Amino acid sequence: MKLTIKDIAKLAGVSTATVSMVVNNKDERISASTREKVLDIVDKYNYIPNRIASSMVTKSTKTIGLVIPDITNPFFPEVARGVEDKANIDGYTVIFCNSDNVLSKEDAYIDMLQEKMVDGIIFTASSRRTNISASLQRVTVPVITVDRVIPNLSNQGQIVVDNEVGAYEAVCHMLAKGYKRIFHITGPLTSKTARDRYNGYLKALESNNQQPLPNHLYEGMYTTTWGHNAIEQLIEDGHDFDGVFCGNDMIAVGVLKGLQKHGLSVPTDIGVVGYDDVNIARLVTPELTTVSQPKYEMGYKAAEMLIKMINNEHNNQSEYTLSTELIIRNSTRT
Amino acid sequence: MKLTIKDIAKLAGVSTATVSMVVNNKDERISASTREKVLDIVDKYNYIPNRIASSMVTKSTKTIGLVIPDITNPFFPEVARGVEDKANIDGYTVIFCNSDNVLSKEDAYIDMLQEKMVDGIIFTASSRRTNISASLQRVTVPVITVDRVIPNLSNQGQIVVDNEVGAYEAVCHMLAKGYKRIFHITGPLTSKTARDRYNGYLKALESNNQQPLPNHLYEGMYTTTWGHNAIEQLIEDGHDFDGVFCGNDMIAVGVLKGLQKHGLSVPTDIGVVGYDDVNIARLVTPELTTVSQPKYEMGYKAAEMLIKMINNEHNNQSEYTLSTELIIRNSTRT
DNA sequence: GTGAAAGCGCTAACAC
DNA sequence: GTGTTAGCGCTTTCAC
Repeated sequence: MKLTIKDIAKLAGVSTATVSMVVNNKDERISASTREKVLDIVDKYNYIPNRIASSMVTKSTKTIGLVIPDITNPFFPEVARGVEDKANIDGYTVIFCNSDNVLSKEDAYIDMLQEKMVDGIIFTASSRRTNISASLQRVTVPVITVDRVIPNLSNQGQIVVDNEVGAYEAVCHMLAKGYKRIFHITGPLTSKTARDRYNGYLKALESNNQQPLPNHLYEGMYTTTWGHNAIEQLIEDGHDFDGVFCGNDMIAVGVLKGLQKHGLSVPTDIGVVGYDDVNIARLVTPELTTVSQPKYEMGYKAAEMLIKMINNEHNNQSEYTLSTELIIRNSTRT
Repeated sequence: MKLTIKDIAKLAGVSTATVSMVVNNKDERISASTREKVLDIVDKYNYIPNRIASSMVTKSTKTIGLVIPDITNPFFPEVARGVEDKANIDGYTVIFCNSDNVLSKEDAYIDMLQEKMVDGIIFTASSRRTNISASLQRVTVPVITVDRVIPNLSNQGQIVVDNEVGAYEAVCHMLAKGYKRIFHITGPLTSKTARDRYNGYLKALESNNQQPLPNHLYEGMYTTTWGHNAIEQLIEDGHDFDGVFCGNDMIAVGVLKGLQKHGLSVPTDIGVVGYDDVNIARLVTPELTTVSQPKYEMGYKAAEMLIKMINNEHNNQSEYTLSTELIIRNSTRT
């Protein structure tokens, strides 16, 4: 039998207001003796306040929604962890949703979160989301988009990372190490992220006075399988190459495996660079040179920014840019 | 300005009871015309029902809590995904919490979840949790423990996997492939999981008429670093060995790296087997032979079982055992 | 078929 | 310093 604030009030011989105040530490005006009395009863009877009921009146659930494509994608656990850590510090709880990059699922989750009266939402939208949807339109709470911007969405903060610079530095490094014919294998160029990386690649070539090779671009998916297929195709196509800059680490791992299979040695014959610095990057052989994204920080900052917006402490900086770091390991020459 | 059921009722010229009924599809008794009228208004004004308010009266939040050690540990994303998928199918939402295996954090989360009136909890407890805590004692909703049992907790369902058999099969396979001097590098033996695997290892030796080697056990942590250190120590200790059965894949990857560094070839000289079949297992070189745990299924089943308990449809089977599968790849001889 | 009204457990004015 | 009370938005019984 669950006790309510009324029961506790009766048992302690005080009013519900008093109980409420001591339970919520708003008890400056409560005498020490009654506070103690109440606390005793609370303890003794294992009273658990019903936050749903308080939410009703305070209009705050201390809950935020996190919508990501797929927690199973090694990029997201760290982001999620960053979100949860910051949320937890500030007394928020996080509801997590996997959208699989499916727009209808995203919308359904957004609606659900609104119904559950979350105080705010952190959202990594599908790259296919080219405009605001009805569900998004209904959103009245603040939204932070991570790594993906939603056009025309108001009340939106953004966490972005400078992918162009990240890619630029990576390719410059390859060039500096003597790789001369570098191809780019990437995921779908529908996302700004992917395009930024591609641009960085192009700029690096340019500033090193290199023409992009004909057919230098292999566009596919962000998977190991695609990386593997792409490199086989590249070899089959008879291209003369000595370097591959990959759109992410999963692709790079596939490339590594493909190269290995064909007896091409990395980094001696071919240089390979990934993107993200997912845990796997350090575990494959050779260890992968890659562009590290501050995944945990992205999540943490997103939560921080969101909570500020929730509390209307939001400074007018609605965009926060994090930078990448080139991690040099053994898939490029020393 | 957020609309309430009252506003909609007024706009549609009906009572709140009517609106409630049509919004919740409890509208058998409502005439088609009023239903339509209401639905029109709902649509037109983007009415979003406040589930917090309904929770107050229905005493069900359609929310479950998921407490795991760390989503960043590659074992858990799949479990979490399984939970979320099943929850979503049944209209539940999941709050996720990372406890880092710290008892006090676990307890704090358990309390928080209770305050938020979750309908049930899925919990992978720290292996150090040797008894029920005050927080756990306060729990009145059903709890499913995954891979870890909590002593003396009532209202508990359990998802377990048969680790002894998994380990047994793995070690038998190694023996069958001609590895004769197999060591065991594991995480902390405080968890039943770890002990079961160790027992499986022992039984495999026994049923193949092998005495366990002296000092065959290296107990440490479930990390790549520990795997690496352990194998170096093993080598340093001057042991003559040709096989290593590891407590999990992370350890195995560390072992692989250490062996590589010392110029020992896998699988020719040394056979290595991991446990879990985490995504990394397929990506390292050589690809890791390992015991696959049905991670996604564990989460899915946990959610399924929990939801049944919530709905009192729980059949009396409070324990569900899943089995493992030996995945033979290239870190053992063919 | 539909409406009136009680009440879920709590907080926050306001009164004393 | 503490109590009284209105009301948060909804569901559900019971009348009509």
